[in-house]
Amino acid sequence: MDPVYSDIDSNSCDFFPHTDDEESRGGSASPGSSVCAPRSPQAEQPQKKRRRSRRSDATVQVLKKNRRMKANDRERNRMHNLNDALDELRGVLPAFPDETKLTKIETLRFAHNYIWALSETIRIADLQAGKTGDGPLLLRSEAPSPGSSWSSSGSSSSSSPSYCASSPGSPSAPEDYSYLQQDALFAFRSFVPGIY
DNA sequence: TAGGCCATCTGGTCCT
DNA sequence: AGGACCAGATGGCCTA
Repeated sequence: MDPVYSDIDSNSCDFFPHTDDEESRGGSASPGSSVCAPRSPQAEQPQKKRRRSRRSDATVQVLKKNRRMKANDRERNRMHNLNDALDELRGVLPAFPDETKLTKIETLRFAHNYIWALSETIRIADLQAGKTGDGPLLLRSEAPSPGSSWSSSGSSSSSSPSYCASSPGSPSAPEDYSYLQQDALFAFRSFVPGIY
C-alpha cells in the first residue's frame, strides 16, 4: 500500500537499524555525496569504472544517519516552537469553563474569528462615537449568516479584519479594551454558533 | 472499533 | 552545503 515506505524501508536511510549513535552531532557532514539519494538511478552502470569514494560505505551511512538525526532534531524543535506559539495563542483567547484544550485547527479558527469579532466591535464603537446617539447599530448586518459559520470569509464589507488599521499594540485607550473584549466575545459567540 | 488528533520521521524544495 | 519549511506517511493515544 505505502509506496513511500516500501521504498524507504527497503533501501538506504534506514531509521534505527544502526546501533551506535555516538558522535551524534559531531560531523558537519562534509562533501560526501548526495544526501540519501532516494532513487538514485544506479541502474545506469557507467562504462568506466567510477572511482570509488574514499569513504567506506559504512562511513557514508553513518554520515547520512547523523545528518538525518540532526534534521530530525531540528524538525522536532521547529514543531515544538510552533506548538509553543499555539499555546500562547490559546492563552490570550478567551477560555470558557469546562472546555477542553482547543485543538490546533480550532485554535487557529477561533483566533481568526475572535479577531474578526473584536475588530467589528471596535469599528462599531467608532461608528457610535462618531455619530452620537444615532441609533444603536447592534452588530446586525455584518454578522455572518449562521450557516456560513466561522469561515468568516463570508459576508459584507468585513470579510477580514484588514480594516483594523491600528496595530493592537497601540490602542488609544488600552484600558477600554476590556469591555470591548467582552462585547467581542459576546458577538463572537452569537455569530458563530458552530464553535462556542 | 472507527475516527480524530497529535508527534515524529522522512524526503523534497527553497533559501542563505 | 546546510538549514528552514513543507507535506506525506505512520503509529500511538483517546473518545464516542
